[in-house]
Amino acid sequence: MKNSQLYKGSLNTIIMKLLEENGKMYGYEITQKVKAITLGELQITEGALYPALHKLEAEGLLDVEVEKVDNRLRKYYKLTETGTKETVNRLAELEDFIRNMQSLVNPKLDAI
Amino acid sequence: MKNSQLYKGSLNTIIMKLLEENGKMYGYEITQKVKAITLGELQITEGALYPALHKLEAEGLLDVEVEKVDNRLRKYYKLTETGTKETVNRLAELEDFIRNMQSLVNPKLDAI
DNA sequence: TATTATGTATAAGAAACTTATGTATATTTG
DNA sequence: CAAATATACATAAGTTTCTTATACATAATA
Repeated sequence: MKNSQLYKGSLNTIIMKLLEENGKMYGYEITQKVKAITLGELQITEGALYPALHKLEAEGLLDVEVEKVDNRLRKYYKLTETGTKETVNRLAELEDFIRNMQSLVNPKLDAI
Repeated sequence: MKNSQLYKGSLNTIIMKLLEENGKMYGYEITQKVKAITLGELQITEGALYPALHKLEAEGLLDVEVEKVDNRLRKYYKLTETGTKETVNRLAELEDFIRNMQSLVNPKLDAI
């Protein structure tokens, strides 16, 4: 992967935000969406994605629903009620994180 | 720690940026500086900081210089020439990362 | 006198990821 | 038409980064 170490820890937030926005999505769709939005810069690997989805489901933040499309399996994920509430917190954390990183890296822009 | 998972992977970049800005710093000073800049939100633990400094030194990105101040030991770190060049890359990566995360999380602000 | 602040260090374990591999169907290209 | 690519999911082994706990030592404060 050409992704830098910086993305480590942000995958769960990305998944939850995309599900909040799109209602329901399946794994492969998430990888393609992220790739498109970041113009190819962030490529989520299956080895990272599927365990992350399974964990979010086990934590009660996602629900899964299996569909068969074109004779191929799809597992659609969507946020549970708890997951929807938690997404608000995660996005707030992300905003704090970005703000703090900008303060650290670009202190002169604080006033903007 | 109350730091969210999001900071994972960003410590090296933070250290290098602070050293680029301040010339030389010692470990404890870095923790205090980060705490001050982020208004207490990001607290770097010794268990994360010292191994990170040692690794950056081993990679040839930092030089170390020991001083004794008030009968207490201080290890001042500064960027090597290689480290200074690499800092430019790391900061560019961070900017890309922040931009991509904002695209993912706040797609409607893309035009701003 | 005991706690807090200053200052560095490491070791055990957890968490998130990379890399590699496996399975299967559909579509496109040479 | 055969081979490669795209679609779709999954896991296992290993790496990296971090947390948590502990250790040592001096200075300042309560």
